[in-house]
Amino acid sequence: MTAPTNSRARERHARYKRPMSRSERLLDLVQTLRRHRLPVSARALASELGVSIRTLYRDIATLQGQGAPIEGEAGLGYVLRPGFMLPPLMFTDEEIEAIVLGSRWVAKQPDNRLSKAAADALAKIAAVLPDDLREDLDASTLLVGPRTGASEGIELAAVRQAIRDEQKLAITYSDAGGSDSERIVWPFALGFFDKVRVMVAWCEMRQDFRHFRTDRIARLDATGLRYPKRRQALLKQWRMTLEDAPQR
Amino acid sequence: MTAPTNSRARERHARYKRPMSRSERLLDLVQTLRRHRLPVSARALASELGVSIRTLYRDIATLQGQGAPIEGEAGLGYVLRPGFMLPPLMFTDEEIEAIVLGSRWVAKQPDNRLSKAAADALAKIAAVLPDDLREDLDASTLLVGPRTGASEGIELAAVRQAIRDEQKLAITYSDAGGSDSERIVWPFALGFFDKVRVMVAWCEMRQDFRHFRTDRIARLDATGLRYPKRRQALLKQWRMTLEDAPQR
DNA sequence: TTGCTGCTGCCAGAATCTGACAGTGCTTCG
DNA sequence: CGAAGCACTGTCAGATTCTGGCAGCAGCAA
Repeated sequence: MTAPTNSRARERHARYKRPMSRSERLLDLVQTLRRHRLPVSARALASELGVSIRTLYRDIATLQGQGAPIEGEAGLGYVLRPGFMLPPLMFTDEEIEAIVLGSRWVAKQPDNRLSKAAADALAKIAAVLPDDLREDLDASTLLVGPRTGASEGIELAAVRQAIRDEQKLAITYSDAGGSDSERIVWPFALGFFDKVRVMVAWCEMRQDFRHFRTDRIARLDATGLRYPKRRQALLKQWRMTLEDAPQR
Repeated sequence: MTAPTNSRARERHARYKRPMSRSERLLDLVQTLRRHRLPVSARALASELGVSIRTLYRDIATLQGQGAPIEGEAGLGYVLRPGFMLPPLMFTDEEIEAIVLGSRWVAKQPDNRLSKAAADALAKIAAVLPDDLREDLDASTLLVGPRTGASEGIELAAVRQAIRDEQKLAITYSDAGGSDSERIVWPFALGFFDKVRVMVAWCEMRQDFRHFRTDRIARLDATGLRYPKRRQALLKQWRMTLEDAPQR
């Protein structure tokens, strides 16, 4: 039992080279494509995965057949439209319920792009659920209250994009007192509260962290300029200040 | 191009018999196990999938290796602990963000079982995300507000279970006026609002639909009795009543 | 044009999967 | 207790699939 007579089995057990199964390799391919943002040639991908070019073409075809948004152009290479592949995953019934309920909540948020994304994700999940479970979820035994709170004057998607890209934003903000101000801010987080959404950012004017209710942002323009700190560093720093002083 | 010279390819294209690939079959196996709630013998599963018993044992071993909670007992058969397997799935960045944000919201809800499930689901997803994306999400650029509203005196899990099983509940309820009453209700939905959770049910006492704020349910007992209507029928009927009269 | 690349068909050898048989140990039932 | 049913493992030959190399076509860029 402990000494397999089959030499191939022994090698695999010892993780000799890497007889990486096909399905593993397919996931690896997607990851590899994710890393390179610019087009990559089939030759490069093949050598990175340790397979022949011919096999790589077959793998790409398989992935495309499974719905992966991979695009190939002659003379350039392959690009993966932003996105990513979830491998087979086990969830309990309650975990599925939690994900569905959460996605429904997001779908009711006033952030149009994000709520559409939530609806799309739900549809994708529903499409692969066994019939009985899908019926349960379609029947909506877990409900989310209606949208609440003020609607936005701006597109939250632009804020999320700026956060992802670590770019400065120029905003016109009306504070609680009703007076307007124009500022350059470094956004790094977006908070979803019961009634309002709050953009958390470093404010160049005040030289400090500030919270901006998104429904009070009158105008918002992307500057295209990257701010000089890492988003995560800002977040960490901001959290420190929260612990020192009582919030708000 | 339209006429494959390979006879095997032609058969598959025409969905001739079913040369079902291994990975397809594995997903089928999980689904099949889901359908049977009681233990099923390997022989039965094998014939249902059209493979030999030996192959079925190998498939089971593979699934277990991938984390599927399949349990086999000698003399009985195989059972799948409630749960289910999500096949490989493509999501866009925004869809992943939506799912994560939604799960975070659920994780902050006062329903302990459900919030734990949400946290577990998040952990499972995070475990398979490529490093860069996981960092982004760990860094939490999308935040949810703290738990709000009254905490429950009861376990919401019991309500969800009763809804799933279509079973009557015996409750002690304190209405807005402060007077207590004992009722038998047929719960069929659970609403998550900003500050409160509401159980929607048919009330045997009033012979009508009633909403019960969960923080006002003082006691809750499972009766073990199934109520005589389908959950989905009740839900549909309830929605009709909402459309006729202005809500609340 | 030349050069680079995506993409497809073909084929033989390698790797894997499959089915059948044999055998072990556990559990339940009579 | 014995018998039967079942989960589980090892082995091995044959079927199936995967893989790599070769050839060839098509689109794009310099």
